[in-house]
Amino acid sequence: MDKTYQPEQIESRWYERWEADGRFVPSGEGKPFSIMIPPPNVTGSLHMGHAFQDTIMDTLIRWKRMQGHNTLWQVGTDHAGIATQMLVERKVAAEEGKSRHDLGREAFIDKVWEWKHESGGHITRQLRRMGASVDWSRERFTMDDGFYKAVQEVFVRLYSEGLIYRGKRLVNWDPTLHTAISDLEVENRDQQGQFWHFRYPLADGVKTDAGLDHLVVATTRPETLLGDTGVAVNPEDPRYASLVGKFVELPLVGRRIPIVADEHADMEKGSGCVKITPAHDFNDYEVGRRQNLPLINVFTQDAAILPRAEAFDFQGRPLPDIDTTLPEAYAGLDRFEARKRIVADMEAAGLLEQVETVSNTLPYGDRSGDVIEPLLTDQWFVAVESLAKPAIEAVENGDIEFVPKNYENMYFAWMRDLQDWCISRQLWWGHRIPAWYDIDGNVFVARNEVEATRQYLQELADFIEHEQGDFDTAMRLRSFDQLLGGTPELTSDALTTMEKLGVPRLTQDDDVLDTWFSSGLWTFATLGWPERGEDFRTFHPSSVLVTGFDIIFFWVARMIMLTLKFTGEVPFKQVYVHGLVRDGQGQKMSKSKGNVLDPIDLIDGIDLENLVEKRTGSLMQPQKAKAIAKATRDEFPEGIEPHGTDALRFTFLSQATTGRDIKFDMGRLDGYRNFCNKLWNASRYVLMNAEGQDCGANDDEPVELSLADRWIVSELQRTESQVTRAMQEYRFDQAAQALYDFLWNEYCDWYLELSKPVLWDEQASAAAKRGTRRTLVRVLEAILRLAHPMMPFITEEIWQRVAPLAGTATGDGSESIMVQPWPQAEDDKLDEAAGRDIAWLKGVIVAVRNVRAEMNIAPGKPLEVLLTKGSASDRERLEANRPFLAKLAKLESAVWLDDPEQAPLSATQLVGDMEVLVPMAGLIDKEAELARLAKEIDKQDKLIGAVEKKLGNDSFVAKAPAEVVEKERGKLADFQAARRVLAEQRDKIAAL
RNA sequence: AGGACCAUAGCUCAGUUGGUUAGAGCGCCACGUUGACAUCGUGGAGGUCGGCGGUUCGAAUCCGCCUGGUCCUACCA
Repeated sequence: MDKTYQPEQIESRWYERWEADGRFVPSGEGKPFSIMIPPPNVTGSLHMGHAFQDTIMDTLIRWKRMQGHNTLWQVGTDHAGIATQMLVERKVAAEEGKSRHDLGREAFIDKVWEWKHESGGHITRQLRRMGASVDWSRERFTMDDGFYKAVQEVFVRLYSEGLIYRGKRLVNWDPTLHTAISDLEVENRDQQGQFWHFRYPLADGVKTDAGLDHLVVATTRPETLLGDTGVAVNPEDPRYASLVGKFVELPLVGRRIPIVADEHADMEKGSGCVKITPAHDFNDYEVGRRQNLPLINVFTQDAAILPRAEAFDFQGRPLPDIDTTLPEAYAGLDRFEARKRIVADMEAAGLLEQVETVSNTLPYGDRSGDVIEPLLTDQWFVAVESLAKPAIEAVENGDIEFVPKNYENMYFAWMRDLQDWCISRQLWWGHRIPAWYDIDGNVFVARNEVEATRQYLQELADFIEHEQGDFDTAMRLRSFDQLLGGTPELTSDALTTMEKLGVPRLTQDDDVLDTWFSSGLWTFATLGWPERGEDFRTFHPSSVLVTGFDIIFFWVARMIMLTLKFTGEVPFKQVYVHGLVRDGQGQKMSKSKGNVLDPIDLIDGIDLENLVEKRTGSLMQPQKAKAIAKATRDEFPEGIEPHGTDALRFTFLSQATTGRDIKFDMGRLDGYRNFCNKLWNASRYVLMNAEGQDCGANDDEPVELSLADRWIVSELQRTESQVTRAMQEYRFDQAAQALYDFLWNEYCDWYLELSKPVLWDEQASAAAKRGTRRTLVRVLEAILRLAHPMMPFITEEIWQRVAPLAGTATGDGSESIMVQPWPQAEDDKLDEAAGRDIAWLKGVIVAVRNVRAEMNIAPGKPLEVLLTKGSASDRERLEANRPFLAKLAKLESAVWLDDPEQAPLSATQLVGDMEVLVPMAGLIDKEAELARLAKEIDKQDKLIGAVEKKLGNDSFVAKAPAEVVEKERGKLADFQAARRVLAEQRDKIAAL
């Protein structure tokens, strides 16, 4: 083995080997355990959040696999409608100078597929770097054939049950992307805005009670004035009671609009009058519905002013009687331009009463960054109420459990106030809505065009027969209908016949489905649904979903609703919610802030110039580049060193406290890289001392186990239970901590050192050496298995060499640590007596080291120590451990002093009641020792003071449990004894 | 406005049902390289557990209020 741990040389080699050996495929044996990966966007590249999440999932999967479960980690990617479409659009524009409209829908979709085949594998390749043991043979895509089938099925069934409907509704419209987006895709940002107070003249000579001829309304959106269809006042408002039912004349437009009484109007705010624009504001939409006002849309899809407005009722029917003329001057103006013009015109007309500056919140599209416009459009919706109910119950009754639990409240709060889900998107890339229209706009929802056409023919035949009495034509249509079917697409013969019959072909809806509609089917569509094959029966419901809290609404909630509806099962039994990975300062990582860390750079390292280039390369705001470059140079003056995947994974795990955001700490990453190095070197030591030696692998030779051997084996059992319990509770930080502590602070710091006197002692028996070698090897082998789910690569690399020595593998490379049994603690190997003996030994060694350090005695200088006040067991322990003391404390001798009075001047340390004396002659600085003793005495005094205070409190003695009081008394005695010894010593030295 | 979460060493974080001499890693100080590891070893310094009040024999831990921070939801016509 190399002297230094070099992860790059082992990691990809092992991954390829595992994959080639089919290690990631479900074993088909044991209890099923399955995790469905949250499918990353096919356009994506691995960021810290993925790396964190994938580490957690892989650790769970590897752990369960070692426990003998039939594990499936389902992998795949999401087609990510808007993101992918935008990316390919930009690419086509850059390479061919064409827009998607130049190409046309079909050609553009072909381009997207082409892109997907060429570049869509980026993120999955990166997943391999993380060591993710996903089953690549089942990789899925949310637009593959199976998904296509599942999506059609779900849509058609929801539609036939009336749970999907189409309607003209106000939606969040993105004027840049020309599509509706869901509430969740809207980001609200605080802004400074203006608040214009306008006068609306009363019509028909009516006056207010105060004698005015106008009402005052205030708005932040003057341009929507053109679409006002009413002015509301509060029904309780005495100032305007007489005006309800009267009209105002809408300025600039001249339309008469009614004054209505509605509780939406707040008497306290402004004048108490509010303009109502049902087609351009969500609140006004509700007011309009209550008050039966018309909807008047004044915007195009670009959010520019229409030359002529459009009027509808709430069923979406056009209202031809309403005068929809708009002032010509505004036609075609962008909304913000129109705003300026309208304010200017209102001012010119003397109708602008005042302008206030206010802070308000504006909705922005999270993809386009454009201001979202509430716009009246035809959209498809899922009626969620009936789906939400069982989804809430599943969490209430514990079928689905959130970890940590408090996320359930967030879930409930959202689910209980759910709006219908707008599922149509005006995009090209995605699952096209399976709905077809005839020339009259009648809709036919079906799994494919043939099915839709058959529905249409049926209806048409019925109509012709019953309404027109034309039996012959009806018959011909019906018999033609019989000929269809079998194929999902209309054959050319069928098309010809239709033409002959004078039946026009149906046209399919142009819209596609929201991405989350298909990813909502992820847990079961990946398992072959609508068929319920063996995979489905084995792996559904999945065991646990690992996801970020930010996606609970987008995805988790919708998965629960759709999965319950269509499979009758929950999608997963547990949801492990993790936090966000932030930078070292707690800032969200974002490209625009220039604080992004790429997990691959942490693994492979990156030099400073490349890192700066990466962070400043393609900024939206290039003026930030300088500051970002400086911050980067300050934080990483040497760039980033390679750390390896295992160290990165261990860092994530050690910071993975449930549900909490993590501030990524480079210091810890370095520390865990060192931890890997420690494991590496400890293994080198073991191999150097065991390879080619007799290490009792076959159990056929007698072994003699030393105290240290029995102790480390006992500690191993404790560590095994700790790690297992922590994993069960998703406390990866605790699992990592327990492992780290055991390996470094016990196995390396003490056990390896304790093994040296045995292995290097010529006198030691073969059985003793064999016992120590066997223990060295077997404990290490168990550590490797225990660590493998967290650090897969280094553990495999070392295990291949160690396991043959431990007798658990042949060493011919055909085996893998991946499928070795998870270490099980065995109670009969716990040895508390050995623990106490080792604690004593450590105490003596530390005591001597302490004196050396405090007294400036060279670490290598052999010492003669004296021991007094020892009990019989102290004497036994000394005899049993002389070689260890000699080696670890560098003692030349340790001699019992029968009469403490005879003690020469010494530096004294206490180990229990026993005193360890390091004679001062020629060694010790008197003043230094006095200072040290003073410090020690002071410390004891404080402890004594605290305990005395407690025991002096009568109610403590009276009310606290007897054992607690006893414990305090014991402490007091110990502290006092220690103080006495120290004080005696001080006096002795002082008297010198 | 409502709600959630957080506040422990210079930094990043642990601290299970109240009883600990409040811990870890990094950083810091001192000493140390012949036999696994300087990506190391040994020893050490460093904390009124955000503030105030309450419950209790006893509070980092439970309750209330306050301050500061993060986030979510709603509203701002």
